[in-house]
Amino acid sequence: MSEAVDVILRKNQLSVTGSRKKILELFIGSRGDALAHADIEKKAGEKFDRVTIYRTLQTFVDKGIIHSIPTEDNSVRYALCKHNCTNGHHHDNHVHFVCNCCERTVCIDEVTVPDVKLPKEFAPMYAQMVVTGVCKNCL
Amino acid sequence: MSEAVDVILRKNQLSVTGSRKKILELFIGSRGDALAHADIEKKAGEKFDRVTIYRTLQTFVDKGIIHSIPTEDNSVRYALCKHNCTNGHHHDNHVHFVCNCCERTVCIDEVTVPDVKLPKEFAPMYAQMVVTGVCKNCL
DNA sequence: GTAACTGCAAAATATTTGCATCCTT
DNA sequence: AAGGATGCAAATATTTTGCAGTTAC
Repeated sequence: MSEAVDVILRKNQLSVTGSRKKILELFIGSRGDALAHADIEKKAGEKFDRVTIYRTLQTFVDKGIIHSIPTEDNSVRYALCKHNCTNGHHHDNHVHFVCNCCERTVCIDEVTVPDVKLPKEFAPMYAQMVVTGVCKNCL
Repeated sequence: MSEAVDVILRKNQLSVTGSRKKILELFIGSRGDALAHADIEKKAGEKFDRVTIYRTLQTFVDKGIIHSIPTEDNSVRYALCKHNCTNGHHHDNHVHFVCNCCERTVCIDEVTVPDVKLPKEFAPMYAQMVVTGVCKNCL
């Protein structure tokens, strides 16, 4: 698995470094759960500089490895892109779910964002959907 | 119109003060365009303390007068609730549009968020949709 | 060896809190 | 008059930038 991480990084023309491997592993290990900057700092075990985490996250977003999730409370969270988005073009069109109770944020890969028709003064490129509710763990 | 503002405030059990009237007027005047904290500071004409703006916005959100808009870049923007949401319960189910070019964020009242079916481990309460694209002004 | 990445310090930005004063009711 | 709202100062949190040292290729 640690090798898979190397492959992903190289596939994206990124040099393989300790922080990138570790952070990417955290995303893979979180299985669809979105991670905030603070989660990464915590789970990485106090290893990396805050700045490195910021920069790594930005690099991953630019490369299309992870995407940020729009939430109403404007907490900044990221999750893995499933369909290898390339170079800043994200095509993840799955729905996100935010649990009102435990604040967990998950990608729901099985559900795609439905199409909507907009008034013609708006030329849509892509749509995102966030469903808020309560997850099984909190019921 | 300035009277309408008074009415809205009183209807929400808020005392009618200068900053609240002015900020509410800005939202009404923006006609669906979302406003960020900085927009308000600017448009209000340097009149109010930053802190007052933060507090006023929070109060309006709590009362259901405005709602925040979830965006991918996590910019914090607010827009008027149309269907008088009450006491922290927002029912705005319209789609939001974000222009990739001018960064304008608008509520599209004509279009409602479609329903989606989620796996049963998620109990949905409400859904939000943000469409990104280019608006007429930028084409 | 070179270009890219990291860590540290510090700057810039954003948000929150406490408290004294002022305004609305 | 009383409670709530505001402004100011300051604390806290978040993100960005510059630069020197280190690492990947």
